[in-house]
Amino acid sequence: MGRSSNRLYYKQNRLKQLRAFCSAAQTGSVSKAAERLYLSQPSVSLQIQALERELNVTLFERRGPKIHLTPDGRNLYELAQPLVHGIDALAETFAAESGRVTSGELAIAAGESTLLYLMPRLVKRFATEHPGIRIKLQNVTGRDGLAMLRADEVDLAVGSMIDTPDDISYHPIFTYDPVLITPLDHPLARKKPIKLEDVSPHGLILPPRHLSTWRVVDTVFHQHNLDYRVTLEAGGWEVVKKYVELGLGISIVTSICLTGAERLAVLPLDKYFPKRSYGAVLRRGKFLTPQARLFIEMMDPEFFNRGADAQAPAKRKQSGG
DNA sequence: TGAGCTTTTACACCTTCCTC
DNA sequence: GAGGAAGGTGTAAAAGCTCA
Repeated sequence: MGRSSNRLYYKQNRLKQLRAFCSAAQTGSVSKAAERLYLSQPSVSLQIQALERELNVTLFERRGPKIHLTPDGRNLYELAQPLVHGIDALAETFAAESGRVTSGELAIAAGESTLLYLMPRLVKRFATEHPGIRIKLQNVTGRDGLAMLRADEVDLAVGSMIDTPDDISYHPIFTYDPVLITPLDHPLARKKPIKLEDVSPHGLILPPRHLSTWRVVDTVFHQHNLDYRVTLEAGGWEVVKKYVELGLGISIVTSICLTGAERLAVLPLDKYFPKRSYGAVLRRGKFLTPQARLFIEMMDPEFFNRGADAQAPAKRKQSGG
């Protein structure tokens, strides 16, 4: 090989360049990227400049102390991030393929209800099967969970989604039935079958208006030309259940939140309200760490046989929580 | 105007290739 | 295989830029 020809050592060391670029894109700062990569700041800056020069594009818009991805930068990040993550996690991925993942970290974002009702048994099983893997649970709202997923701050999110953004893939795995809960001595407690018009006159206790539960209740009552009345707005299903027990109203909840220990009458409403699904929420194109793959496989052993981007995997579990 | 950040510059070290 | 040359990668220090 002649010296002036296409030497590939150092020059065009794409991996280092892409690692620096991805890290800067994620942190929004060359300095923070350097800190994260245990390099000096100029080193990272030069890697990014070399990448821009060799690709003949501007990847970051520099405005003083702030850097922002350009459209070209965003495109490259979508392509590069899974590659860099894949190579950096090669050893763990290889170990996973050989069934030897025994350490590492798994970061999961989930909403409060998911953390309270769905995750405990999953986390317990995962921790038992993989005691060396440290699990990090982030209690977040749906919006914050998506932001963390997009920023690669978590490996995956677990929860329920109604509207799925284009860059996100949602894979429902568990489904739960909608139910009416009333105090034990409520007039509706022994009424079977329950009809929507039976519910209409009674005051409802619902989660806050901006949450999906209220939206679904509103839609269903309107579809049946029925009125409904909310007497109490309460955040969190534990709170809702408590106030229903106290006789302050009735509520429409998803059976996931029922443990069987409540002093409540539970009546099916699946004739009127849609079932609620819970599952894995992933960022499209994101590299899945071996730990994340293990967790997803534990939730749904057939998940990867259907292809990771399958949009409608078969449901695993029906109602009851 | 200073803080906080990035870029530029100079230099040392390391890796690879070529020549002998 | 050893030594020299070329070039890539790293750091420290200085300069430059933007924003509050």
